[in-house]
Amino acid sequence: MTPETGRGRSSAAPRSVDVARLAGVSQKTVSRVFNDEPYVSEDVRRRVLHAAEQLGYRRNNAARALASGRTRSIGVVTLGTALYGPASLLMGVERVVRDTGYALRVVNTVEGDPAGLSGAVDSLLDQGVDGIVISEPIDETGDGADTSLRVDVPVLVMGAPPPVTAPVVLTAGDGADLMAHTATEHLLSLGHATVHHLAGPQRWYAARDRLAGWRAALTAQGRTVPPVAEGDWSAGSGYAAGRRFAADDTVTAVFCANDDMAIGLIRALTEAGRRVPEDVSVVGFDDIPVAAYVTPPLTTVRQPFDAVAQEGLKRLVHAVENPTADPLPAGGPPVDLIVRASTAPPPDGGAPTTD
Amino acid sequence: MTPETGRGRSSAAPRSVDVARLAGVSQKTVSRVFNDEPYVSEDVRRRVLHAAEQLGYRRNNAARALASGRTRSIGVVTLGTALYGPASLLMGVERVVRDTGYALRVVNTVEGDPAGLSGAVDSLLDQGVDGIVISEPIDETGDGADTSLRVDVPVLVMGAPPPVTAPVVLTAGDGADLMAHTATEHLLSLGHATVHHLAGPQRWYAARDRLAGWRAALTAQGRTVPPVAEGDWSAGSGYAAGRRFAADDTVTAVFCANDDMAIGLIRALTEAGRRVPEDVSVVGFDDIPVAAYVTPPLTTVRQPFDAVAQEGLKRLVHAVENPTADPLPAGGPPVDLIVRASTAPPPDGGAPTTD
DNA sequence: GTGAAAGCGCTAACAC
DNA sequence: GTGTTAGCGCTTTCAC
Repeated sequence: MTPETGRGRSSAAPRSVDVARLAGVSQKTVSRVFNDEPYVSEDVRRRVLHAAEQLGYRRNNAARALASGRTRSIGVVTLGTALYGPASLLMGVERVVRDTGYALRVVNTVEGDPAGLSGAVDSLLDQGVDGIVISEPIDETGDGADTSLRVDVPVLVMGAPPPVTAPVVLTAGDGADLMAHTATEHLLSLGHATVHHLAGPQRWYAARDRLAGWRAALTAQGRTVPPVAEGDWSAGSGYAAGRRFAADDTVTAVFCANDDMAIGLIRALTEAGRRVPEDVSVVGFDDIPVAAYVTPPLTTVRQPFDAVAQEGLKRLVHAVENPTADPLPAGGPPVDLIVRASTAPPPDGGAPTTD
Repeated sequence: MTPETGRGRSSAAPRSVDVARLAGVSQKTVSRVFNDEPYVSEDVRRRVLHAAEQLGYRRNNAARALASGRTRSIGVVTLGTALYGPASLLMGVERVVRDTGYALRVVNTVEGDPAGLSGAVDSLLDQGVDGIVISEPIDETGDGADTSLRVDVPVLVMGAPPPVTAPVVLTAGDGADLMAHTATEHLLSLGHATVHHLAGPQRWYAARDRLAGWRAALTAQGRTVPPVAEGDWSAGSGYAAGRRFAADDTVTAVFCANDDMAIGLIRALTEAGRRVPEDVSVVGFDDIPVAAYVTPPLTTVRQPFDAVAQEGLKRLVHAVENPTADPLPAGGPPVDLIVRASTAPPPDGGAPTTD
C-alpha cells in the first residue's frame, strides 16, 4: 500500500506531522511551537519554524477548533445596508477583532425580514463562533416581549439595550441619548424657544435613544416638546419632513437623527424659501464624510465609532477568554459636537442680527 | 467508568450520536438527514429531526470541515473604510453568500499598510476558506510586478484585473471604464468642448478604470484631453480640486470619480462664484444616498452593486463546487446614468436651449 | 523539555 | 435504505 491510500491525501497540504518529521521532533512539539507554549528550547523552536517554512505549512483551523472546542472567531450581526453608521461600526469591529487574533464572521439582517435577528444569530451559532456582537438592533416584533434570544456565548450589543439572554451580555455605544441631549442644548443655547425633532424609525433602538435625549434636554429646561416627525434615515424622508416643517413658521430649529435626513430636510426648506440657518437651524447626527461640504456645512454630532468598537470588543474578548471572571466595565464615549454653518440664533427672539 | 470520563463532556452540546441513539438509528443516518442526502425514508427522517429538535442538536462545523476538507465559507477582503462603494459591495456579497449556504469571513485592509492585501488574503487562507473575493484592490507596491499572490482556492476580484495567481480567477464589476465613458459622453453631448476629470487615487484599480473610460470617450470624439486632477475620494479633496478648477475659465464640465469628491468640488466652485450647472457642469459616480438632495441634485452614475455582487458570487460558488468545470461567463453590468440638475449646456457654445 | 496515545464530532467509503 | 469502519489534523492528558 502506498501512503497515498485512503481518501485522497495526494498533493494535499502539509500537516504538523510532516513538519515534525522534517524537523526531527514529535508532532506535539510542533504544536507547542505554533501555540507559543513554554518549555521548548530555542534550538528546537527554530528548527520547527524552519521546517514549517520550507513545507509551506499552515495550521488547519478546523482541526484546531474540533480538538479545542473553540473556533477563535467572533460573529457580528449587522444591518444589510451601506448606511454610514452601521458600516463604520463594522469596520471598527473588524480591525479590533483581527488585532486580538480572532476571525470575523459576518451575517446581515435584512429590514422587514421577520426572523431577522434571531435567524442571523442562529446562523452564527451554527458556525460555532466564540462570541457575538450585535450591531444596531431593531425590534422585529414591535413589542420587545418574548423575542428574547437565547445564546450560549458572550454577546456584545452595540448601541442598545440587550435583547438577548446569554452567559455574558455587554453593551457599548449606548450613549446616543447623551449626544442627542448635547445637540439639543446647543440649539437651545443659541436662543431657540424650542427644538423640533426629525426622528429615525422608532423600531431602531438608536432612533429611540436619540429621541429620548432630545426630549430630556427640552424638558430639563422646561421647554415645550413639539410633536415628532419620523423618517427612515434616508435623505428622501428628510426631504418629505422638511416640506411639512417649512409650512410651519414656528419651526426655527430642527435636530435630525442622522445626517442624510438633515440634508434632505435642508433641501426642502431651501426650496420652500426658508433659509438655513438664518430662518431655521438644523443639526444632524453622524458626521458623514460630505457633511462639511454640503450647503450649508452641517452642524452635527460625531459618533466615535472606532473608539466604541474597540472598547466594546476588548470587553467581549475578555469575556470570551475568561468566562468566569467579572466583565470589564464600560467607559463612557466622548461626545463630539461639530459646529458648522447650519445653526445660528433664531430670526427674531435671538440676538439682534442683521436683517 | 461513567460516560463522563475523558475530557469534560459534561454539560456539552449534544452530538449526532446522541441524536442517533434517541431516534433509534445509526449515527450515519443522522448525518444523512442533515445533509439532505437521498435514501432516507420519510419515517426515519421525521424521527431524526424530532430527536434533534428535542436535544437542541446543531451540527459541529469544525468537525464537518475537518472530515470533509471544506469549510463552506467564503472570505472577503475589503477596504477598512465606510466608503459607500466598498460598503455596498460588501453588503451585496454577504446577502448572496448566505443565500448560497456559505458563511462569510471578512478581513479588512488598511490603506498604507504595506503587506495589506497579501496579509489579508493570508489570514483568510489560514482560516481555511473555500473561496476568496477581493473587493476593490489597491496596488500596494505601485509597480504591480512581483506582488502576485499565490492562492490555492478560487478567487473573485471585484472591479479590477486580477493581482493573484489561483486555480480560478474571476472578475466582476470591471465595467467602470464603460460607465465613465457614458458619463463623459453625456457631458460632451450637452455641448461641452471637453470634459475635465477629477480622478480617484491612482493606486486604486477602480480609479484607473474610470480615468481610462473618460479618456477613451474624449479621444473617440477627437477632443483634447485636459490634465487630470487627482483626489483621495474624500469631499475634502474634491473641495481642494474645485478651488483650482474655479480659477480656470476654460473649465465648463467636470467628471468626478465619485460623488463625495463631486460634492466637495461643487462647494468650492460655488464659493468661488462659479454656478453649477450654469457655469460648470459636474457629474459624480456612485449615486450615494444623498446625491439627489444636495444642491444642486447631482447627476451621477449608479453602480449596480447588488447585481454585480450577485453575479460574481454565483460564479465563484460555481467554481468552488465544480473545480474541474469551466468557469461561468461574466455578464456585462448595466450602465445607469442618473441625470439630475448638476449638468447643463456650457455657458456659451452650447445649443440654443431655452434661455 | 519532550513524546505517545487518545480522542474532538463529523463525513467518506463500502458492506449489507 | 441503512449500518460499519476509518480516518480528517489537531489539542489534550499524562508519562518520561
